[in-house]
Amino acid sequence: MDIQAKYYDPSQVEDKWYAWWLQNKFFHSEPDSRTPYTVVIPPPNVTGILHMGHVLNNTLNDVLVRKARMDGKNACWVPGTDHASIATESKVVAKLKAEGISKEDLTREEFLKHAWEWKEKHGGIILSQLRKLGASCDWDRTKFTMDPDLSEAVINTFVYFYKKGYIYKGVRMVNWDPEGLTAVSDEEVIHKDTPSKFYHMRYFISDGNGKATDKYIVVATTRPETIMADAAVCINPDDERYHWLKGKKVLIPLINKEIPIIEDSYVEMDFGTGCLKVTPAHDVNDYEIGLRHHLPVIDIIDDHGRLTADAQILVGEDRFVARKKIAKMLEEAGNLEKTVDYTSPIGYSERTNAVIEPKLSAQWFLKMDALAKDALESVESGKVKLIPDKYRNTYKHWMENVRDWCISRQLWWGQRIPAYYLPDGRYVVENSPEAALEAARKLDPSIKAEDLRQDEDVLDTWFSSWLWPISVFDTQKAGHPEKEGNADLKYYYPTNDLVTGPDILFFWVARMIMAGNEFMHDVPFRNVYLTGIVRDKLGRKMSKTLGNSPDPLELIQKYGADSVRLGMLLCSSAGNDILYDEAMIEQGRGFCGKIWNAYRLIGLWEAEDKAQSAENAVAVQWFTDRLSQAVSQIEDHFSKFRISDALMTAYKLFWDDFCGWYLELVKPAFGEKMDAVTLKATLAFFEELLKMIHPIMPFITEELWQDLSPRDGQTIMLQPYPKAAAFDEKRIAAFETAKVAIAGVRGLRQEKGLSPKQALKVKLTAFPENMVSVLVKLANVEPLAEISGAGATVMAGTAKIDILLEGLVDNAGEKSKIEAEITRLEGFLVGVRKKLSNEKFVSGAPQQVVATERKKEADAVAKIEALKSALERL
RNA sequence: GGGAGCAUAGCUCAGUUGGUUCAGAGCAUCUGCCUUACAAGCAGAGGGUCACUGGUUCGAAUCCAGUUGUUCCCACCA
Repeated sequence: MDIQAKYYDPSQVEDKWYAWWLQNKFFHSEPDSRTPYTVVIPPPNVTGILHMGHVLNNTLNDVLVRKARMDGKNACWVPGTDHASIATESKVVAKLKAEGISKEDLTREEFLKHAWEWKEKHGGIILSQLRKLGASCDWDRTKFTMDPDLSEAVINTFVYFYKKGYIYKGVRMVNWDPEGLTAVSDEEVIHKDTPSKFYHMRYFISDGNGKATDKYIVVATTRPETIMADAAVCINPDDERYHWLKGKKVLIPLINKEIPIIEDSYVEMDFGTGCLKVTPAHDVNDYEIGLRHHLPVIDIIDDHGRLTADAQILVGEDRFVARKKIAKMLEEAGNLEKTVDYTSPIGYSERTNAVIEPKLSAQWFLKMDALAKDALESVESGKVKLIPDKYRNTYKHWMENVRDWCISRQLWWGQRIPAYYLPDGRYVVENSPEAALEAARKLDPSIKAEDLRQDEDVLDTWFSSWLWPISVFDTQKAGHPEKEGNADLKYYYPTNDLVTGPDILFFWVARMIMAGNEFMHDVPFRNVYLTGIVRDKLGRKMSKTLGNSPDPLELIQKYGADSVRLGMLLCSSAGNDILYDEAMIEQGRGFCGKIWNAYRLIGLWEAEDKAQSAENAVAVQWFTDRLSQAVSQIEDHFSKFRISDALMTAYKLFWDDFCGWYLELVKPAFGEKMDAVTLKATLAFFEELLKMIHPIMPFITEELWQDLSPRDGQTIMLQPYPKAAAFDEKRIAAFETAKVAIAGVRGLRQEKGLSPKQALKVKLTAFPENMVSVLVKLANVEPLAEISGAGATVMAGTAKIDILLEGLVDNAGEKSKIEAEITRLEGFLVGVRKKLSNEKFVSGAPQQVVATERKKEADAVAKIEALKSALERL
């Protein structure tokens, strides 16, 4: 034990041990005869940087993995990154723009070259940041969703589902992101209530020849810039106010285009004016109405959200600029009746935060109904457990109402859709140009390779990440359910636990279950631990714009990774949002300091050849029991994914019981030495505690464990986790009582004004004989005359002790309390006896439970008697 | 609009078939202590009508109904 430093300095410790762990490949896993414990990382965006959400996720993941590793499992945590098509592409576009290069000026190949350069430059950052946090990933297995072989798996999957008839191409109203210039899925649209205006516009009735009459109707809209694309004005057929309109036509303001009045029960009579302008090209519902009434589709907004020539006016203006301008024009033309403030839910792109524009376009879709049905069954049957299980409801709801998945994206960064078009517009879907050519020749033998044109679009990122738990082990399996799978896949799949945020339950978790069912005929993981979302201490989401998102690397720099990990776990009970507070990390630092100092204290002790004192024997015995008790509690917490409870159990064991009581008890008096038996036991305790804490705080525990004795190249991370032995709860309980008694004595001494007469008498018969001397030592008092052995009494300061030990207070004022207690106990007896007279309970419940009930009954009877006799005495 | 969840100390949360681990923990607060590992410490203390109202029960933080507040999910009413 050579540690000299007075304070723990993580910067001297963390990088050193992480490098050593890496060098010795302690994180690496290969299939062997042990039970595997497998986890795949939720792959962070390849160009992302570490934020607090990652810290939380990966800390939890690492705790689970390290715990499993110490439990003797073959732990394998596969790291990697996600290509994140929209996010990455928009970053690359922005970077090129800053350099004066426009994406439009580049060919696909040129752009991809830039994108790959970007990836090579930034792709490793987030993974290196995870190493700072102590993540014990098997870095040799690092994967990227656009690795050539993983991409191949994606293409195979597309071809597989296409040939199965699940993938089809269709024209649909999609959510268009005018900034990202791509369609996004329904799930990637965030609806936010946004203040806007309701424009009440006059549409004049046509005289039948395209001229306005003096009659008009009022149509309300939030999007006046789309009136040029109106195809009709719609009323509810039951709306008597507007029956006179039937069969008439109205003129679109400003452009005076004649459009019909139609009737559809979709229109709500009491919303707005009861008149709805139908704009099939720019609204999902209007599109549906248009289909029913065979209305023309007039598209006046281009991919960038600007008005097109078809709008006739304001051509080239951005839609929001056009809105303002057109409102003014309407007003000048006398068509604007009024505007009212209105809050409406507007869809925003999750990636770019641009307002989503509903837009008609040709996209690829994957049929979801059959896949969703199986995926629902996997969770309903418990094959996949969601933790906490409140998410089962939302999961079920989503699975039962799922719509087909739009899997095409109008981007370049991603796996290109393997559809190859013939010149006549027909297409074939194959996993390579060669196979496509062959297939195309079956349609048209004259086709040459250069005649085929591959689809320009790429696949949704989730269409690759849903294969993640399969493709990180075997890239040939996805798309080929008939293949056997390689040794890795057979050994590691299904993975055990998945730790991720609830925000991607549907994006990712549900879809992985689908892919697992389809290709592996088994779910991809057994447990899904859904963390909360990290918020600041005021409950706001972490965001760049609010500036409330701390940089985890700075925190690690300032406090050390162990402290950051502990702090994160301290404020994270499962399923609840995490209200991050730097004070929690300070608490982590405090705990590091406590461990460090406890170690320093023990390091000062020297042994000499002498007999172990009775007090020390009691202390060692007690802490042995206490340690086992805590380990069994921790195991229970881990089995229920109550990580912060497990942590708190270890925290209190170390701080309160070990440092606060045990060390104080055995600490030799100044200038004295310790007996060898106690010192040996103390060192053993300390080592067990280090191992217990290691999964949570890997660095400081390794540092101290290495210093504790020569380790010969061993690491704490591969030591067996402490095991619970049988322990005596009675001894623990007696000690707890002793703690209270001591507190009482201390309190007595502190409050000097308290006279002995006022103090209550406490009998110590409940204690083993040598416990009395323990009490005296800990209370740091001279025995108050009467203390001399079992059965002796000590003056103590609180009534609480008395009640604990005697069950009674010798005090007339307590009479009514006692009576109330008797009444309560009698009621309790009724309940217990009712339970015990129930055949089903007695024969059905475990014997142990029944026995407990009987004991409760007997105890209650005895207690009632005691209380009654006490009452008589009063 | 539809669905789900939540409401316990100043804050964040435990509380596992209704009772005997029932009112708890950590942090924060207050009061004493520089006691020879740690003042980043130690010893104490205060603090809650378990959201509200009814109901079931011998007994309710716990079960039921309603009310209020709040969060999330789904749908978008232009």
